[in-house]
Amino acid sequence: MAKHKILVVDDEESLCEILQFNLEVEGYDVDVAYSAEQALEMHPERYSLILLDVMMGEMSGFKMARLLKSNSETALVPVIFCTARDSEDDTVAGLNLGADDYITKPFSIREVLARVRSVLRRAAASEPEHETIAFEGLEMDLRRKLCTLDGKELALTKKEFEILALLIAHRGVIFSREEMLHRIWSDEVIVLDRTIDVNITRLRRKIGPYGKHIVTRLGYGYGFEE
Amino acid sequence: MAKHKILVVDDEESLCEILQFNLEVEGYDVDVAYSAEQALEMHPERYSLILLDVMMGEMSGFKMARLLKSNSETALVPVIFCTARDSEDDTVAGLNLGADDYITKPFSIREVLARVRSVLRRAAASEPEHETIAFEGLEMDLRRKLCTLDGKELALTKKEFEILALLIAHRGVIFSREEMLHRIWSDEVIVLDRTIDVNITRLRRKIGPYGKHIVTRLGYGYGFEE
DNA sequence: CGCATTTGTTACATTTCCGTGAAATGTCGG
DNA sequence: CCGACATTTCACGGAAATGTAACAAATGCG
Repeated sequence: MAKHKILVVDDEESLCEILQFNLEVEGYDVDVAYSAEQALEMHPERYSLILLDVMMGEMSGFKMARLLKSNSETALVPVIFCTARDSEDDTVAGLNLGADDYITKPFSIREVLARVRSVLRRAAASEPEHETIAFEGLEMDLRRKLCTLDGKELALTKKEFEILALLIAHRGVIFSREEMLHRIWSDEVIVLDRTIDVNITRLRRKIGPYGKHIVTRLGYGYGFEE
Repeated sequence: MAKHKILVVDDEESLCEILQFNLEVEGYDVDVAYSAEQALEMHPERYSLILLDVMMGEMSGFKMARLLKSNSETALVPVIFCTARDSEDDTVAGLNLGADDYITKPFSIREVLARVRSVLRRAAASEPEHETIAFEGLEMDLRRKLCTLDGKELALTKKEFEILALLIAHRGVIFSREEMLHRIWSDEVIVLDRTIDVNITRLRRKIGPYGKHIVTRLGYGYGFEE
């Protein structure tokens, strides 16, 4: 399974560092935002979980959560609130907004890690997870990590599989190289965007007759067209 | 018969100690969790019985029971509620969630032990349960922890048995090493993921002709394919 | 304790992946 | 048809993933 990506949103820089360090030790891929505004620009829909401070500068965590939950792209991203207040009101208001859990400051790191694990597991369990996606005779079983062409098994590598899954799942959408790097390669790894071209070439060759459905939009990127 | 494993979930540490001590004296294998969250991380599906306090910190016992009952892996684990409240309403709500019994605080140890024995007896009687899983000539008796190949008994170690059971029960699904560590090794134990490779190798050798059904998906993990 | 068994670690061989540079080819506006 | 730029394709080799044996540590048992 790919690393879970977690977004930590808190205006206390030192606290962010502690959280980031510990979560990364646990094997998560962690980004940090110091305000709700900043967080909203960081593609929150790409994260598996958002750790959100309730008390922040301009925009409160609650307001941000409301925004997230009102947008279909981000509505399903689990949110854990961190809060110094513990009045019944806040808690209830937060949970009603779809917070999946909340932690009251001051909290121990172990506590946070436990909550994170628990929420991620719950989220994973409730995800029916499209078992398969397909386009005509080209079928991908995401749980088996298996791709078949007219019933015949194709030997796709991990990168090829992920690229194809991305393109077919979002057929019609053109992905820039930058976007694809962001989604399929982890952010730490630095690779040239030429790399994608090469992988696309290999992929096209392997899926044979369907290769022509992977289209190139000159200057933009790649997509899958019917 | 192997010792019954009981999970005690209560935030009162001293009470936990008393329960644990007495249950262990009775011959049970007892683990303790001080919160619902913690309990959920302790592989509740591995226990024969869960003793659950209704009134706890973040997540109430009721909420936890609902989670347990909604997950197919844990739905059949008997739950006994311990509660200080004794209004008719709570009791009914709890029992509807699938609680197999409930005890009102303050309670005597003798009373608890009696309920535990009774629930375990009832559970054992009505436990036809998935006793065996099989793939062609490869059969696994989950209760006896016995694996046979074309009728001949195989000497699998515990880890090998658990891995094989996981893979065959979910044949087709590819499990990442991370996932397997989580499911088969407890979270506290820190083990390299290479350990899994070695166990897979040993397993493949032992199940002989069926070894080739354990497939490796490079970069993803292992699975059992027909 | 001493032995047998299980289980985790390490090291190394082998396989497979996949990023890179460079050359070939394609595209597009003029 | 040219030139500038973008994409395709190829071949190479380092990096990463896996298989396996041998060793070490932990565990269980009489």
